[in-house]
Amino acid sequence: MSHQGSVSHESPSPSLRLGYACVNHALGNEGRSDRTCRLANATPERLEELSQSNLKGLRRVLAWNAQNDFRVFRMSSDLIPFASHPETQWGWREALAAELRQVGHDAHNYGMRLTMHPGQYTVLNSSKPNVVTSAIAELSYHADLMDLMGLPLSSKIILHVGGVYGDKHRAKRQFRESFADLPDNVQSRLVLENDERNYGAEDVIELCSALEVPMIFDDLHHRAYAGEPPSQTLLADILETWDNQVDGRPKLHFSSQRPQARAGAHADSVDAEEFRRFVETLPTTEVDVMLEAKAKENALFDLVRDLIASSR
DNA sequence: AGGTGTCAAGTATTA
DNA sequence: TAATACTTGACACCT
Repeated sequence: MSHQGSVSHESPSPSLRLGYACVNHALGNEGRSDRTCRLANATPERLEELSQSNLKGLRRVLAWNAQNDFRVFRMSSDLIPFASHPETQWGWREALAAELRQVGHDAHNYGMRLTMHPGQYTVLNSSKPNVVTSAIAELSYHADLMDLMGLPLSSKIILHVGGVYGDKHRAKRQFRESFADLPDNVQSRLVLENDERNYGAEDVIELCSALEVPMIFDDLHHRAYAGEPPSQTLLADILETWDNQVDGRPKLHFSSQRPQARAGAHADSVDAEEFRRFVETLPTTEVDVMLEAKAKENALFDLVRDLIASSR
């Protein structure tokens, strides 16, 4: 198993690729792309300054990733602070168009897949209409950002299903109805992820099949929800939701349980043996795996090192 | 410079 | 009723 070797965006490497989320430790402040401010002092000038700074930081991180041959990265949703907030509309789409195109160009040249994962406040199936309205605005921000960057449709926006509200069947129907109201550019990038409490893998497969969107499988969430590792059949069914020609290769989330912590809490690093077993359960290694570990890029370095060491 | 209360937003669980 | 956790601490004000 190796994520190394040259990777071109035209013909993806046949081997598994690893990615990490939002924060790069090696670059420190130079690589920050999630600077923000308080709503109370969010002037258009301040927001543009922060956004420009974040985009610069992101470009440095992408260059660093490419140098280290990491071709999968999750961008911070704070890239453009308050981008979807109704009180802070400052025309970021127009003001940042040139810079966004530049960053997207970098990603393209590096053959790097970029994704995003909006926060827990983005709830499409809420019973409160204003919550749904702001969720749609937030998702539009994500999709517009990716469009302005010129990213391919394999750059996905990952979302959880949301709340249950005491009636999961109803809540699922609400999700499907809200999905139908989404702009096309959101629909074509949205993917759904299983969570650890409300919507298990089976629930999400059902929704994904109905909506014809791919599913992100999160291994740690699944183990917290189901109390056992995924079966080969389950993973095969999940990978079936991906149309590789359109959506790119299937993407999965993997992390290890933080010891002595709540079930589902992310550990600092990834256990190589657990990871190896997980990969062996997959029907193919032609996938991208996002490691959700506190140690960020160092978890990737360590995992690759451990895998190489144990394969000798 | 360092300490710390507070921060856009939702939901479900636990105390 | 309030604190907590999520994917994640950082901002902003105070001394």
